[in-house]
Amino acid sequence: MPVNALPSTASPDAGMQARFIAATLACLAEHGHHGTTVRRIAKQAGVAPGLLTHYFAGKDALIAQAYAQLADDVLARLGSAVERAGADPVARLRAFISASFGTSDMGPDLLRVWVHFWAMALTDADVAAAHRDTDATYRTYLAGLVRPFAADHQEAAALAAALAAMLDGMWLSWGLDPDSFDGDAQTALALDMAARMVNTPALSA
Amino acid sequence: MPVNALPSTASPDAGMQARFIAATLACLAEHGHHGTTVRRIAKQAGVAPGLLTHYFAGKDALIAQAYAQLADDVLARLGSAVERAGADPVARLRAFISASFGTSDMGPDLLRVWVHFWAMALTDADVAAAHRDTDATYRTYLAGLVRPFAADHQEAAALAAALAAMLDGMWLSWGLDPDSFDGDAQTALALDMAARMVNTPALSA
DNA sequence: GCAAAGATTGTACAACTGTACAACATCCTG
DNA sequence: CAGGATGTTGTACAGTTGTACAATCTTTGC
Repeated sequence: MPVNALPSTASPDAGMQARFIAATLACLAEHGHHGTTVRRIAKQAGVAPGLLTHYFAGKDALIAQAYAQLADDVLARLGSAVERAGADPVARLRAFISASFGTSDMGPDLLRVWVHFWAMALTDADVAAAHRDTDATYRTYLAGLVRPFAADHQEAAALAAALAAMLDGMWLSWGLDPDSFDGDAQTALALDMAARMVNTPALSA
Repeated sequence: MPVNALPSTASPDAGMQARFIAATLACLAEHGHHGTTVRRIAKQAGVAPGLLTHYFAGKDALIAQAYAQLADDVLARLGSAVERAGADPVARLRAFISASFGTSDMGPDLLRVWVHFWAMALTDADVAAAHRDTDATYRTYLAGLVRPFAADHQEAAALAAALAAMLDGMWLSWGLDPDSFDGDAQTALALDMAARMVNTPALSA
């Protein structure tokens, strides 16, 4: 995954950029795209509004960068969960699915932001590009995970598409209705359905 | 797309209200929530901006009403497809899934609007309420369709949740990336996966 | 044919948007 | 400690937003 680390170790701007990005994500989670204004982001970051253009080309660029970073974070989190699971294909796929609902950082706040990014990807070219990258990486990775359960690459891709759709849909309902959502139950359901999809009952055991 | 059916039986306002709603959906599909302004809606409807407040309490009310109507339309379309399929549970579930991707009105435009409504449901209370209603109806209906394939009501609800998630996720990827989306292939995939979920191979045949 | 009622227009208004920029603060170098 | 560079502030600016409303046009009942 291409990291956006620009210069060497870290430019002096990195700290403030991270603060802006964190503030942007917080605003998106609480107020949505419509309510995420330059002034609100700056206030959330504890900083003057004019500072934004000193660190980013503009508001849209900041948002696109925030999406890229969030996507990188999520993918990295899922990937490391899989790696911790070892080499067994069943354990790896199970880890991927569990991590989609289990990790503490993967809460309703994050999911809400994710929904807004989906919507923004429909109209903002930069966000759309970032989304396409993320989505391709996500599906390719998931296709690799299900490859041991598929007859060929084509079936693996189809399984990955269906699994990704189900997980996205569950994320969506989590973000839209956080209260009536039980993470453990949803994980169990996802594992059970995935077990049926890849025809491997052991997955949900 | 819906006709701008004139007065006829309904209240005299109904015609103009429908025109506003159609214009709103068109704007949302093309420009997203951010780009859907009162002036743009009015222009799309071929009408002066000030007329909006004469037919709706305000822009937000119009959007919420547009969502409610679109949701009704979609649910009705799915329902009638199921009814046309007869009494066989397999045929009924297959009709529901096929109609989710097949009908001509169920294209990328509609799906894009749907994504924006999902995002709006996160911050706008009226849209959120409309979404909760729609979602509950949708899931209840789907649970009824899968009931013949489940051991009890609880399993039916779980199956419905998983199926709804998968279909939502496929809608999402359709809306976000319409070009790399083959409706027939996606229908076949959805049927195949649903067949595995409900353990009824005949569904995808 | 003519008021009265309603539909529709165009515009005015205050509030807010993203960005640019001069002023101020802070820090680092020599 | 001087002096330049850079981080940071607050505000000004032009443009856009949703809504309110007087002015026009259109229909309707008698």
